[in-house]
Amino acid sequence: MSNSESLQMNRKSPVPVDQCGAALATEIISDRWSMLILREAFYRVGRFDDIQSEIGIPRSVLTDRLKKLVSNGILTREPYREAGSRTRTAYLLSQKGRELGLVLLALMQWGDRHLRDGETGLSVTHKETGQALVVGLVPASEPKIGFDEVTLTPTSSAP
Amino acid sequence: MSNSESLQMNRKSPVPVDQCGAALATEIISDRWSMLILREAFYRVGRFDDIQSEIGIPRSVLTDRLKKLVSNGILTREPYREAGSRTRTAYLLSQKGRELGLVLLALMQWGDRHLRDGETGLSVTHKETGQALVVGLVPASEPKIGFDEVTLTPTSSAP
DNA sequence: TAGGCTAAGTTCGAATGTCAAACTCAGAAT
DNA sequence: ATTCTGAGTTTGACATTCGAACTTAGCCTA
Repeated sequence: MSNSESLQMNRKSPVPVDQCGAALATEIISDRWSMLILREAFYRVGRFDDIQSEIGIPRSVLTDRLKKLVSNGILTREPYREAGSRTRTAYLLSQKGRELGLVLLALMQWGDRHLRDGETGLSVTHKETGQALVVGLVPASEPKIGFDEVTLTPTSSAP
Repeated sequence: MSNSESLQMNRKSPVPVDQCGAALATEIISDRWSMLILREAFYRVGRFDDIQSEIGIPRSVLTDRLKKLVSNGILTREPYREAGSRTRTAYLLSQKGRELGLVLLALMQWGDRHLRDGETGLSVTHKETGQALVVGLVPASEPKIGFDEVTLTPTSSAP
């Protein structure tokens, strides 16, 4: 059934590994947990115990990953206080971290399509126009739609 | 300097981890090596020894990751023969694998911006219009630009 | 002011995974 | 018949991950 579709092979890539942003990025965020921690951060789940129990990461590993993400400027560690309760620690996305949103969304889009049989868990809507949005290739000249111009709506079952 | 920008915290995410495509996807591709292997696959570097020496992965680990990627339908393992030489084995992207291209590009875009001081290693051009393309949010209603409508050009130094 | 409760980590030994280097093995090429 | 090559295996040292229990500081309440 499958015959040789793609005959031409290359012996090396045109862009050396150490000059590729993707390759450098994997060193920071491509382990079993970092992306999941960032997922929580995007949803503003920023407390140690909450992150830990949602994704099921060992506490010692979470400590380590948070340190790594903070030291890479992706998260910040900040004290915060809710109305009339004690001061706590929160891990928040920095601007640099926020810009990983596209990666996370692209991953979600792929995962929903190929691993969940097309079921989307979250829909992204343009506030201004009400249009549904997806991650795709866009002319660099067009105005970028930022995450602050967008509404996220969980699609299916309750939290 | 940094005061509490974002006061409202959530105790849990609106989309449970096991219903999130991104979370499922990380189980397959979020280890130190899989994304790098896919990077090679996108550049059609498909031979065992070539992948191994480009990214520096231990051979035993490469064996394991290739099996995993094949069993998840992201790569296919196929015999191929170049003009007048012996039959070899090549690892090629499946359609499912090809659709990870957006994730890889989004990661590259982020990495180039934040880890390489804005130096881009690769530029993406729309064949039809000649326009430079980036990964971004697009209305779902607009026609998608596929990877077959696009030219990839290494930006800087030779392979 | 003592005692409890939380949140945010540490510590620890066992299980698992990664590493580099050397080895295997089948099919061409000499 | 021997060498070469591509695609893996094997191995034993080293590193990371796991989960369960422990620590520590600050508040809260009595």
